[in-house]
Amino acid sequence: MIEDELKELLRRALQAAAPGLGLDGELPEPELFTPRQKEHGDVATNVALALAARAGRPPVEVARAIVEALPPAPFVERVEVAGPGFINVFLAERWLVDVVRAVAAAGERFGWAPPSGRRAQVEFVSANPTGPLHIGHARNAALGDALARLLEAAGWQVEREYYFNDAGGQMDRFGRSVEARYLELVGREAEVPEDGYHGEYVRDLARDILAAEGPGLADLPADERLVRLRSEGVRRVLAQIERTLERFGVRFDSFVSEASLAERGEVGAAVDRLRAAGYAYEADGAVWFRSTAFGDDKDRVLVRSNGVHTYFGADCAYLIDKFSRGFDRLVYVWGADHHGDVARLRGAAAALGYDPEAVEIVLYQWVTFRRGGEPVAMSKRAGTFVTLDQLIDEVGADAARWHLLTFSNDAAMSFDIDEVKRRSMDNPVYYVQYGHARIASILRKAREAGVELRPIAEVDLDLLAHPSELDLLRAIAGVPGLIATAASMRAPHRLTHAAHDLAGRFHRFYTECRVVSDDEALTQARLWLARATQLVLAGLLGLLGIGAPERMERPDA
RNA sequence: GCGCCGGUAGCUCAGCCUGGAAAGAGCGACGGACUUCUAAUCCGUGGGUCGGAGGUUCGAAUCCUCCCCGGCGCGCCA
Repeated sequence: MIEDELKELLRRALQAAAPGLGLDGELPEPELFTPRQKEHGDVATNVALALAARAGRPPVEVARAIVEALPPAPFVERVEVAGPGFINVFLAERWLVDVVRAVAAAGERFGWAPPSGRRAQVEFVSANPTGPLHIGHARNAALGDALARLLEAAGWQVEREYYFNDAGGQMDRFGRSVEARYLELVGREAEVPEDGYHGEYVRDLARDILAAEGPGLADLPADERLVRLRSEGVRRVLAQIERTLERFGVRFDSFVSEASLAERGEVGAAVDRLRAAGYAYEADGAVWFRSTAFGDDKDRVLVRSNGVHTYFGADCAYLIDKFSRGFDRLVYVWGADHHGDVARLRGAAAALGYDPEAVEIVLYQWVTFRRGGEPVAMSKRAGTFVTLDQLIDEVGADAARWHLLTFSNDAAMSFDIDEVKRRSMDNPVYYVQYGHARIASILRKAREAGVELRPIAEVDLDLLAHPSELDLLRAIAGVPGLIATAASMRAPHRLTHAAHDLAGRFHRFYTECRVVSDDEALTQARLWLARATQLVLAGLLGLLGIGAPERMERPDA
């Protein structure tokens, strides 16, 4: 809001200075930015540089003229013309200090935008329920969840959804695998199909089903038996997935089954609707979607020549289902290997009469998991894979999420399990969590010493003037902008970096400034600064789905 | 061949959307700081043709074009 006022002042100064500079016509909107170096002020503008050519004067002269015309304001300490013609504004420290009050009022939600009333759905993970989640799902889970949290902070009302395919060839193989293990357990001859699921977990599922349902399922007619065992298996796998996600800090609002869409006839309805819109046609016995009309490189099959719809066909029905629930924005979180499907999905939205802009696909590049530098080989069907549960057991949910949320979605990344675990001492996540715990400890110690945090209205925050204090304040003041930017860019990793930076500034402040001292007034101001930092750190970690501990034990080694 | 993503310090990566002042962080290396609120900390030093070449611009890691290298995708698979 200070920025808006400053912009208005600059606008007025520009207008006042324009005649003297020989400028007529439309004046540009002054763009503000935060200089990299704090010697360059708190806010700067390059408007003089942009106008120099038009004015036919050196940029520095233009800048001086604008500065001279700038009306005074209480929050402006001083204004400088610097470098090639930048106008650097130094804000009064009193203003900077106000952020402590703002944080005190907002708590961990400092920097959040007010509710916009707009609804977004984030659909993520959506792994087929043929087995436990494994490390291949980790980035999707971490990213989707952080994105959902971030959108909430940006004012969206968010629903998290998990879509699962419980029909199709893959599921048949899964069903037959469960069936085979079940039959084995009741003493019948059976074998897991070669292309089925051979992992030990399938045997566990069968054992569980046997314990709950008894041996009677073996005597059902073959078709019925398969369907029954498959659905019993799916139910258990999904429950297990939900438990794993819970441990990972992820909670879904809804689970949607592909089969249920088909059973309600929604897939057929979607195809009919596309046909009516003129975007579906028959060829070679199949029904095709004219995705080439929407930038795809070839048309796509909706219904195969054997009469069975494709996944894409179901996706169209699902799209209608999603839109019919009134979401303003549909966010899909996909691995980059699906980038080729983006055009057809958004095309389908357009063909169905929806705004394709409302369909947003967030892609992330692949993760190579390693142990001691060597890639971890995985095969789900052979049952050789590292589960997400194992990953959480080994490195912890916080460290795993932090690592997964450190990199830009667009960057392929490596996750060395041994390294993230072994290096836990200097893992950045602990650096940040320690910052939070350290503050908690200070507040605890202060209380033990009889120093209570006084109401902020009674505290003289203007006493905060040490460079490391101001650095901390500046970082806190940037958080609302950070959250807005990270959300609009769908880039949670910006929060990770900012949290690390903030923790660093706190550690520096801690080293240079004694919080609890004989100076009561200063102690109160610093306690509040520490408290505000703690709240903001907890808020940022919260958006990343990472815990903010009150205490951390010093490691021995 | 076409498409998407990457290429920035020894290593791992931010910064690029919306161009701006000496290009940042962590790790690693080297040298310092604990009688004081947790040293899981802090300070300092060294380290970069921002893949290459053109272009736009007063100004390019950032925008445009081409090229090189790497990853991924291009089924009536899931």
